[in-house]
Amino acid sequence: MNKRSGTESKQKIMKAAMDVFSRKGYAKANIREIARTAGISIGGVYLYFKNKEDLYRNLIKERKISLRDAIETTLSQPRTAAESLSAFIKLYLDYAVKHKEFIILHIREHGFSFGAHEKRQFFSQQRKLIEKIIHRGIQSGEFRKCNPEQMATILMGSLRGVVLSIALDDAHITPEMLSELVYRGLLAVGR
Amino acid sequence: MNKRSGTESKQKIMKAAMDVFSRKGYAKANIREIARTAGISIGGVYLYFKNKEDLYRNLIKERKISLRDAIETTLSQPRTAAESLSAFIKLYLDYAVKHKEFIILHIREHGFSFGAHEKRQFFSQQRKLIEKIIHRGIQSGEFRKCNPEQMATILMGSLRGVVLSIALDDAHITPEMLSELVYRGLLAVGR
Amino acid sequence: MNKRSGTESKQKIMKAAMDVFSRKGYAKANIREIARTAGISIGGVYLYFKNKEDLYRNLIKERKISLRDAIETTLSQPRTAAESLSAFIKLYLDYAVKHKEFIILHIREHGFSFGAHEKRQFFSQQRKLIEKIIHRGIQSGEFRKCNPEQMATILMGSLRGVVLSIALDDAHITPEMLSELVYRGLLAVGR
Amino acid sequence: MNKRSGTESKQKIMKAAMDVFSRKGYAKANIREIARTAGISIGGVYLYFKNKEDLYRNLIKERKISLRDAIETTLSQPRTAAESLSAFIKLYLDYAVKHKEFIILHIREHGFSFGAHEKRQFFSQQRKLIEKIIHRGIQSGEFRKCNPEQMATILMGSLRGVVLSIALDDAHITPEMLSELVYRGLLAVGR
DNA sequence: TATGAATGAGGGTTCATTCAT
DNA sequence: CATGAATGAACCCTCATTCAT
Repeated sequence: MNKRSGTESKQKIMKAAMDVFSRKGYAKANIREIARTAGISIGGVYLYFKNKEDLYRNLIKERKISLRDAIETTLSQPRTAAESLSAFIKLYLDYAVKHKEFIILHIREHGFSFGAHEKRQFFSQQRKLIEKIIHRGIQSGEFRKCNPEQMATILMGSLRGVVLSIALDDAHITPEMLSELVYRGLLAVGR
Repeated sequence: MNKRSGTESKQKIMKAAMDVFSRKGYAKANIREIARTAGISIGGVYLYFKNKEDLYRNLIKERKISLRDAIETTLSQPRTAAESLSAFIKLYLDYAVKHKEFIILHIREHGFSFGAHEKRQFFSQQRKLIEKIIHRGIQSGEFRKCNPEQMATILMGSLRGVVLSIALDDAHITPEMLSELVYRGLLAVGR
Repeated sequence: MNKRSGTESKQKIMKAAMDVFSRKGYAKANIREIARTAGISIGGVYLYFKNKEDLYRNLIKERKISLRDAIETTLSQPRTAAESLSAFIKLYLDYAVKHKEFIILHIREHGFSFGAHEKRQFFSQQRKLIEKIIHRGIQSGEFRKCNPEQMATILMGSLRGVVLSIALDDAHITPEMLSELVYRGLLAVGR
Repeated sequence: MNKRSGTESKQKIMKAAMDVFSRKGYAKANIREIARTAGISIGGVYLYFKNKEDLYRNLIKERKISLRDAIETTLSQPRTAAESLSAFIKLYLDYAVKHKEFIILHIREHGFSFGAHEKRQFFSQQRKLIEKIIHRGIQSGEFRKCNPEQMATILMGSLRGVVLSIALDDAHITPEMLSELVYRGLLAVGR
């Protein structure tokens, strides 16, 4: 009946899918609800996506690309290591606030059933970026000597957890607070 | 057919359930596979658990209690704040290594479907424990001045993420490394 | 696959359900067989009925309404009490011949599981109609003096049993025969 | 543990079975509940009865025999036809009051699944007894001329229905009331 | 005799996917 | 492009029945 441009319908479906998937998780989400939420028929969904999994993968891929692009853009600008790391942290946390749904979904379904490999790769790439920053910071004398690989692993893990707290528990964590801890630690100075 | 002690069968089922639930998530896990993994008939599962949800809840409760007990025992011993925090971190990380499955499951299903409230409560309790430690550290002069509540939120989040990295990605993160970062931060001293 | 009008499918299901329910009773009837009998898939049944109970209730309700309507139409016409009673009896017996299945089902499941209240109400309403007729007959002098309530209870019970004999045992009982007994009794006149 | 005579256990099971079967119907009744009600283990039931169906059949047979015996005893005494019929009616109604459970069960499961033939036979035998009485009544001049077979069918049906009303709806119907109707009918005399 | 843990077939129900329109 | 009725595999769960003790 209604004439719509193909991409318009596709966008409505992806929006609805993100909503439903993140609320119910992949397994419990059902196509009927996604279609209803999108204001489209069940069959309509299958015009744009091969099947449920395909829809899910597309969702994840789209968001991941946008995050990756934002990070690359940010890190490509010349900065001190500390500035780069702060920018990285800020980007992650802002993203978490803005796209809670995606964070939740991504964690819930992390590497399960399908897409395991891609997801592991994604995190691995992010970690390497941090590793480079830390390495740079050590060489420039900004950061104290430490194992960059191990530290990057820890930082990436922490970041993931903080982001999760924001998305799941509405924790109020500012990038500045997190950076402060990461840079200075907890101990009183001069002890 | 085979006579087994009741608790033996129950333990086999819980072990199998933990395995399947953590691999597939609650929704995709199915009783048939749990039963098969446990080497027990389908009906056998229902001798010990009212239904799928009951089995799941029991799994979570058992492990949560054991973690909580371990934490309480550890923190009840008199220590400096830094020692307490280190012990807390060590406990969490050791637990993650030992019970990867549970960590995965707990995160995957965090606050979804049912048990949302309990799970939120669990994390909230843990955070409060950390808050107390930090508060104590500040008063004793061990830690620098900061907002204990905010810092506890960050630390709890980080811990959660690090634990997740261990469970999901087999990240090699030692408690010492994490404590080191948390205490001293990244920056070179004397800047 | 096959497109059919919605009502057509619904009718086929109800017909099949009546067949299976009356042959096996509610508990032993199974959806698979109903679907097969209706020439429809299992899932198809659930397009038109929420669940097994809903299908059953719909079946009962539909038939009960049609019987009640027929009775009300018949009794609304001005007649002597005897004529009314004969019409009532004829209606019941004709209905039994025509809808054996329903009679069987209604009796089998009378007041069991669910719908207990509605079923009791249904019979109670019918009994009250008879009571009124008898009362009218006594006042007009057609019927001898008796307790209309008790007599209605007996008549309603008898009717129920006769109808049952028709449905279950293919008993050949004409309305005229039954009316004759009810009016004149067994005893030889003038004794 | 407990030493019991075999027949004692068997009786307890049958009593419990009658209770559960009549409350839930054959299909929904379950052995576990019967065993629990009887205060016996599940396995215990299978010591005395081959299976669920066997237990049910035994139940029915036992009661049917006791009713048949009572009827035969009653009718073997020399009486007028009217007296015989009254006695028959009284026996049926008294039995209904005393064994509501059985009546309900017998009707609910009348001739379904298994035992169809035996049940039909049972009713057929009863009907023939009534037929004989009516025949005798006509020959002796007590009853007016009518077709004994048809009349017996009607009477048997009515009796069944009245009994049902007593068992299902707690209808208060005395044998006298019913006999009165059967003998004299509804019509005012001398019309 | 008696027990009750164990079995597994079978039933109700859901939902991803297809396809005639 | 769009629809939604129809399909059927697969899920959770029950319960009659068995058998080692």
